[in-house]
Amino acid sequence: MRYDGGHKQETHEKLVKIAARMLREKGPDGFAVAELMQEAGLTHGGFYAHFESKEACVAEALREIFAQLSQRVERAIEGLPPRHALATIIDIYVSQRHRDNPADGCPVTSLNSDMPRQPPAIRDTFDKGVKSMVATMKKRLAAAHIDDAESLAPAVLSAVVGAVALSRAVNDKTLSDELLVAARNGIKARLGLSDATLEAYA
Amino acid sequence: MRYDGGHKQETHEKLVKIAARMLREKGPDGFAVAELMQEAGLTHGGFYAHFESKEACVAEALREIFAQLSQRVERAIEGLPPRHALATIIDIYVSQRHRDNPADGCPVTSLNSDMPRQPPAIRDTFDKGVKSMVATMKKRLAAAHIDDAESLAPAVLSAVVGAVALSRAVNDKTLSDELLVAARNGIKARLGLSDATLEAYA
DNA sequence: CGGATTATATGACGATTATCATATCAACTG
DNA sequence: CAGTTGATATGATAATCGTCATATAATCCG
Repeated sequence: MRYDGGHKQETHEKLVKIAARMLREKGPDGFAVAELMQEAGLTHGGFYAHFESKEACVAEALREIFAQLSQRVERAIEGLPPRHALATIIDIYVSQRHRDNPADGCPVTSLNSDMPRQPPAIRDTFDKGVKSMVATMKKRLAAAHIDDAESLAPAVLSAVVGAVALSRAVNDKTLSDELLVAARNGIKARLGLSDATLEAYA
Repeated sequence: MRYDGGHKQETHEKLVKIAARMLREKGPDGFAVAELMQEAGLTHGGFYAHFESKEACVAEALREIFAQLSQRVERAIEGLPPRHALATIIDIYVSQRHRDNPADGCPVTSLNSDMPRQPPAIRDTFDKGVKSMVATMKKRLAAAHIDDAESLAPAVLSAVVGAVALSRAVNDKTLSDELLVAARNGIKARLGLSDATLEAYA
């Protein structure tokens, strides 16, 4: 069937959107082409009209995810002074909401242990995302006048990722909450962003 | 073929050992029953004489891994004073050696993002391991006279896990090294275990 | 209005998977 | 030495997967 101009592009975008969710929910190997198409109301055959391969689809979805997340963070801290912006980012990232919604969360958290087994094209896309996150974290730390931004940025990133990843990995809700809260407080304390500290700058 | 008494048990242990390595290398869904058996020099059919299911095999391997790792850590810090013991644990965990050898490393690092998709039996086994790690970390922090051991233990665990997991996820060696070193220094600094600080207590 | 175009559907292929029924065959038992 | 037992092998099944060749049908063009 042939549809109006731009229909295919619309479908493509819808597919990428769905793939982006499924990718984070089920992992790169866990989500199936047929399932993606079905979720979009289509059948499996049409997939290869939109993507060269499953791998290409995953890579595109991953790029889309990183781009969207970066935008979402920007919007969330719009207008906030640097230290509050930083604290807000950490609060959002290391939160129960993020933990409980992997499908629209950070792929570094949801896919980290899958990456070593992925093909180079996917790994490279992932790398670009991580690099970008490290770079903006450096900027934010520097803007907040926190010393050693250069070496602190990767440390903070790995700490927030570890916190959410671990709190998701664990099945026991109490343990999960404990991990999350303790990690968040620890990270903010290290950066001098504890709630009390922050008030003084408000 | 029938072999000497105890032959089956020997085979079983060998299978668990191999499963333990493959589990961490390929993930719970990635490793195949047939591959495990072949690696042991057997054929796929005999698998169910040793395990009730693949799931049961994974759970047993996971238990074995946690037990062995805890022993290995104990041996590594044997005789060291508390603060040095703590520093040593962090140095071992957040190391290139650990990053580059997932097959005999910590499953919390190698399997964290796979766990949310696993069946309850496997998740519970994983939980027990994490709980045990948190508990011994609390003891070690307290022994080193570090304040807030209760809330710091989960924070430290998630930080070291995040550091190694992220440094593995990333394909770029330079970035990976940067993440690893920065995280390790950050964690030790937070605990007052920087090399310089440590010397003062030596 | 009719034929070309093209997005999607149907259906199939081969590979891989966990699982299990059954066969084999060596060692122990008598 | 014969027969039973038990550990492993063979082979099959059904399910799932990525991939692709081909069919269909709706829209656009002339």
